[in-house]
Formats: sequence, C-alpha cells, structure tokens
Amino acid sequence: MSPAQTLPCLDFGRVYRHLLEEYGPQGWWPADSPFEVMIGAVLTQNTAWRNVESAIRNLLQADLLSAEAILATPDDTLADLLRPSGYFNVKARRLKNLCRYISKTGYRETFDIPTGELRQALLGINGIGPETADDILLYAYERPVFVIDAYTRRFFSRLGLVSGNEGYEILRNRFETSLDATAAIYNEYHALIVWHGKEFCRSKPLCEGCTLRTTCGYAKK
DNA sequence: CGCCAGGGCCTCA
DNA sequence: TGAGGCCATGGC
Repeated sequence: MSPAQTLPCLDFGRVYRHLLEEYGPQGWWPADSPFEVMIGAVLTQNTAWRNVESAIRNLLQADLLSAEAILATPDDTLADLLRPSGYFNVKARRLKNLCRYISKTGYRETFDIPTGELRQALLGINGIGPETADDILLYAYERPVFVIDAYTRRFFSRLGLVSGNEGYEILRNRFETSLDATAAIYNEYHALIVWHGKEFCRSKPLCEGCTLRTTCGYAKK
C-alpha cells in the first residue's frame, strides 16, 4: 500500500497507473478457457458474478463446455442449468445464438478473424450487445478494445472524467484514443475498475478508505 | 422486505 | 434515438 497520493491532473492513464500500483495485477478474466469467457460474458449480463459462477459449474458438470454440446442440449434443459444466473430462458437462447455462430464458423477459425470484422459478427448475434461483444473480444480473443460497463461508467463519471450518459461508442472511442494501449493493458485496467467498483465505488459508495477520495469530485462533494 | 448485480431486445413514439 | 417494459436469481 502506498501512502495517499494526489492525482493533480486526472486522466485515464494516470488513474490506471494509480489503481495498478494500489491493487496490483488482477490476472483476468476468471475462467479456464476462451470459450468459458464467452459463456460468462453472456451469463453476466446485468447479473452478479457469483450467480454466473454457479451456472457455469452446472454447465461444466453436465460436460457442456463446447458450442456443439450446448447446441445439442434441449432449450428447457439448458435453461434449467442456467437458472442460478437469472433470465435463464433469455440466456439459454442467447447462448445458443452465440454457439451457432462459433460452430458454423469453426471455433479455431474465429481466432483468425480481424478485430473489426469479428466485432461486427458478434454484434450481429441476437443477444450480444456492445458490452458483451467487447468482453469477448478483449478477454477471449485478446484484442485491444476497452469494455464500457456499469462499473466503468460509474467510476469515471464520479471522477469527473465523463458525464456518464454518453452513448457506448462515444465513451469507448474517447477512452481508446486517450489511452492507446495493448490488450494486456486494457485487460488489466478494466479488471482493476471492476475490483475497485466492488470494493469501494459501489452504487452506494464507500468513499472513506477509497484511494482516490482526495481527488475524486464525488467524494469531495 | 427492497435494492442491486460486470445488458440487451422489443415496442412505440 | 430515446424512454420504458421486460427478462429472474441470489445476497445483503
């Protein structure tokens, strides 16, 4: 733990270095394979990660960690395994939509698709929106895209770096142009934001003890 | 008990 | 293109 530092002129890069120094590398995403990352990205939509974990355990136990195995499972059976993650009927459908694309293209082959093209393909799948697509691109395919999720919006808007209600692409663009980085750095940065968001920058924030409170506009109000 | 959690789709102006 | 309704479980 470093002593209280001040961040005289907040910018995306400075905040990153501060969080990294404070918390250390996170080594994300919490999964054992790229395919499991993709599953998790769909299941975590508007859902606590804890609940996603138990749904993934169910899939693992049922030996359903491949696109073909999932596609061969009846909808209601799959939905039942996904129950702990919530929205289980919707997610069963979305998971199969993703698996249809993976299986049709060939799992291995998808890793050779250029980022822009792959992103468009993912966004074309019903149930895969911008955040889920970018989770998959960054954490399963290791492409240099930054993920804008609820933690990211809340964090940077409280810091005063964005207003928070900008459109997804606006925020992503602003972020990626002001911090031109590698996939490894975007990976760490987003993971650090999520950790910080769970520990301190919750929807009901715990500003005392927050390493950024001296410069965060929200904590000082 | 109510609130919240690593969204996205559909509908209707 | 933007707001509102909807999907649903589990922890606190």
